[in-house]
Amino acid sequence: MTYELPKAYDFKATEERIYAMWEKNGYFQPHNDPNQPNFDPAVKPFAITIPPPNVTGELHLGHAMFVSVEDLMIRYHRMKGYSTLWIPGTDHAGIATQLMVERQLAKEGSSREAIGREAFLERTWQWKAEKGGQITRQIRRLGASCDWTRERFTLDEGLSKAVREAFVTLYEKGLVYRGPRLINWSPGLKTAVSDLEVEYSEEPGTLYYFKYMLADGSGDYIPVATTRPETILGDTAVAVHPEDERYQKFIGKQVIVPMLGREIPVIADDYVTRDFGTGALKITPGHDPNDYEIGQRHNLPVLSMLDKEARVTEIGGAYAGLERFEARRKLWADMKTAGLVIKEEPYTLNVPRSQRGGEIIEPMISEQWFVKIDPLAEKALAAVKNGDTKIVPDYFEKVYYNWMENITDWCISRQLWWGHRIPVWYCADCGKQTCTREDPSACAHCGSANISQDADVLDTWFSSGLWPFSTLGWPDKTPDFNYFYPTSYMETGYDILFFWVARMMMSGLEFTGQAPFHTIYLHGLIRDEHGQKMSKTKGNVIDPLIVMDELGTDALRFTLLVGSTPGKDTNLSLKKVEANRNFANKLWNAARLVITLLEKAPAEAGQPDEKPTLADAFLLTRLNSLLHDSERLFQTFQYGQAGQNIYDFFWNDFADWYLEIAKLQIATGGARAHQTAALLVRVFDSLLRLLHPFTPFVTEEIYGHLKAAVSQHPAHFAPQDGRWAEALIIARWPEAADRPSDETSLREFAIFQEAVRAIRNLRAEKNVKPGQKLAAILVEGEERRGLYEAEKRNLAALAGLDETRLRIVQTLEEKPAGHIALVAGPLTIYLPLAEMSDPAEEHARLTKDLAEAESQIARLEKLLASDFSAKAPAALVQKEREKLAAYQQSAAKLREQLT
RNA sequence: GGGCGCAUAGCUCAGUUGGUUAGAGCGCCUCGCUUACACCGAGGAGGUCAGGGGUUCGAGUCCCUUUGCGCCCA
Repeated sequence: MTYELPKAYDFKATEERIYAMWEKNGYFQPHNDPNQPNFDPAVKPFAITIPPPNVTGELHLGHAMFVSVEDLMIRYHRMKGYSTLWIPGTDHAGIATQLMVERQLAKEGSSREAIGREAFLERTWQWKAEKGGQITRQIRRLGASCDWTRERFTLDEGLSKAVREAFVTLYEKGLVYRGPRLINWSPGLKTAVSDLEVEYSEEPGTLYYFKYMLADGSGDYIPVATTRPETILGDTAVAVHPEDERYQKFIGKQVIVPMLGREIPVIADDYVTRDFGTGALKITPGHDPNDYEIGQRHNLPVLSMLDKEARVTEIGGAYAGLERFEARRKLWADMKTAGLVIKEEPYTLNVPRSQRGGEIIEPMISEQWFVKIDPLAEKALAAVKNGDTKIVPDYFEKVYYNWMENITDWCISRQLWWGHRIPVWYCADCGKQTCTREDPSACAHCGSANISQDADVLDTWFSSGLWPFSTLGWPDKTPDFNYFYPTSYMETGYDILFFWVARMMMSGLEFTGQAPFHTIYLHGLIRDEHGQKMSKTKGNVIDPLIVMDELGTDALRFTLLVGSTPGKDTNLSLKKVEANRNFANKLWNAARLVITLLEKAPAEAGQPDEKPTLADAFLLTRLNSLLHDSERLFQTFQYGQAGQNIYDFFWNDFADWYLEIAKLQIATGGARAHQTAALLVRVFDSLLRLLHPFTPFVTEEIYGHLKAAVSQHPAHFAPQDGRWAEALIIARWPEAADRPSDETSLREFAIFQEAVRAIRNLRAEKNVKPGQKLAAILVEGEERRGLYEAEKRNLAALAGLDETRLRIVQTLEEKPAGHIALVAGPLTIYLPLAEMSDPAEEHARLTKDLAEAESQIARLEKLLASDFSAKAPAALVQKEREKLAAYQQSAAKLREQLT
């Protein structure tokens, strides 16, 4: 029975079916499960918790990237025999999710305020139930082999318990506090956001120069420049540099706030840059972080001139109620009329914008909860410094240090409804706070039942910071937690090193006493093919779902994995994905050929055993060094290089060279054919295993076919480790044999390849018709007596020679008439092409080759005469000597031809 | 202002204990539908590895410096 496969790999008919098969058979779950009775604690675990995407999310290339990398890590370790766990899940994305539901309500003419907190939350859960599964379905499409039976959500019961435990613990240790501080306020969302959620963008703006009139009625004034004139309304001082001669006389005097008439002092502070603007700085502690600090130093009052909707408060007198930019226009116009304006000039502003939505963030005084970060950061810093956790690539360790060393307290409260509500109750009677693990019914201090819970919720990142252990059951000491924690790797984009990774480090160390993972692997961001950031406005967004539809998941994965280096951005182009779609197809077709050849070969070994051919030895040697290199590269996180090596081995050594020769060896029949088929199966099987973490679908599909094809024969063809696995996903990772590299085979095969190439080259140059078989005489030289007789057939087939008219001799008395000569390393090849050639041209060609050989000889002689021979490793020197000898041999042969 | 990184073929990029003749994909030129694959095969052109200096027998790789670019933090 012959085994027929379609001519091209059909990923559309494959991917979904394979994924379902994997999942159904439980391959995504750890094979050694601490919750099962047969659990063996001695088996090494390998665990990754997914960087949870927003539950509102839609798949983008960032997701495709992390899924590809993590799935590769997981599949590799699974094949290595680790009990492997990859926990998937999503976070509740406080702001984003709430906005979605609010938008829905708005369409219905309602609002969250109208329906109330309880109904709103119900509504949001309903939304989550309906739409929340989209992102995880899309992640499945990428082939993610995560354990869906352990999927988690930051707002589910267990994780909420973890959040509660974490907050109460911090509260009890005095590491969270509540108080009025200058925070970043989002007027549109009406909530505080953390420093990290604010992005600064350079935008054209104006620098406004105006007069701060002295209160003494002298008519004197201090010129001041500002980018935000409306905040004049909240000024509580004007600062000058203490050594600035221009303004020294004003220090300690009072000046008048324009249009308001309020008197404020002139203070001296060396924060002021003398040559910026006018050298005098207005101080608005209520609306600028730097001014806030100066205000603290000088005990200045802090005025809030904007309210939560960014409208001017009663502080602004006549301007009260105006929106911030309207207030700016009006105030400036009035100041102009009052003669207080000096000038305006264009200036590039650094505008703080919300990471979400892009509205301008307002620094504002507000009562919020904060985490006292220094004690946490100290431990997190130490864990990386002492090597408990290492970061790949390592230069990000410096970035991490720099951030941890300059960290400020973390504002964790959000004025939202969707999230973990802050577990603090305020007593209306005694005014004290109660913070407990169980919801209290009375004040812990006075016993009053007149208590109410804080209205705010916690920052989403507070809960995702607990993710590596909350997903494993913490605070309970579950079997999963005991076995899999600390986890192995944390893999994510470097853009959330601070947002997330740093916070996991701090939380993990604080709450579990251990760093939550021993390795942090950071991938880069994906840009378009010219390095531009992808954005909807630029229209250069590549949708991974469409790419997978058109070119297949494996092609996308391979492109992302092989085209990237840890920590560096990757430019993605569809051309590259297309090339890798071709790669998958090539692999498929190689499989078809292997299976066809297999069926042509006898299933029985037969007697006597044939010695491996040169090509066999070459292939095995190359495979073994590939296995060696792959292992080293996987261990050092150089997945891209590993993939490239495997790709090259497959396309060049295996497909271009070995398969062509294998066809001939199979045609020989008998034991030779059987052994060749056995070798093909063995090598191709190893290749599929190596490739599986990169391109799981096509390799699994081929593995199934290969196994089936082999089973039609009485199991005489086996993989390297002797047994066929139930599925490739759980097959063992191929190990390199512990034997020295067979350098002789490599060298001899290289000479063979050189001969083939030289003949093909000459054929092309002389326009010999592709189908025309040429006669040839190959002179192999005394020292290779008979070596190429065995390669006669291969040489003829690959170089387009007529085997029956191919003579291989050790020496030749004289040059054969009517032939032109080719020198390929130690070989001289004569082809009967003299009539197609111009003798002068031939002479020129040989002369050029000779010149090349001679320049190499000169280079090598010089090298070997230098200190190199004495100081370089002996093996290297030997190698160079051999090269020199080879060139000398070629040169001698060329000279022979030229006489 | 502080910190981190990048500069290699026309384009996009690999190149990790420094090893001497720098690779790939795409694009380009010439041939070819040879029974795995035209999502292919064969052959070819194309690089002073940003400039300068240093260490070394040996530098794309390590050090210093100049220029240009990018990112993060303030």
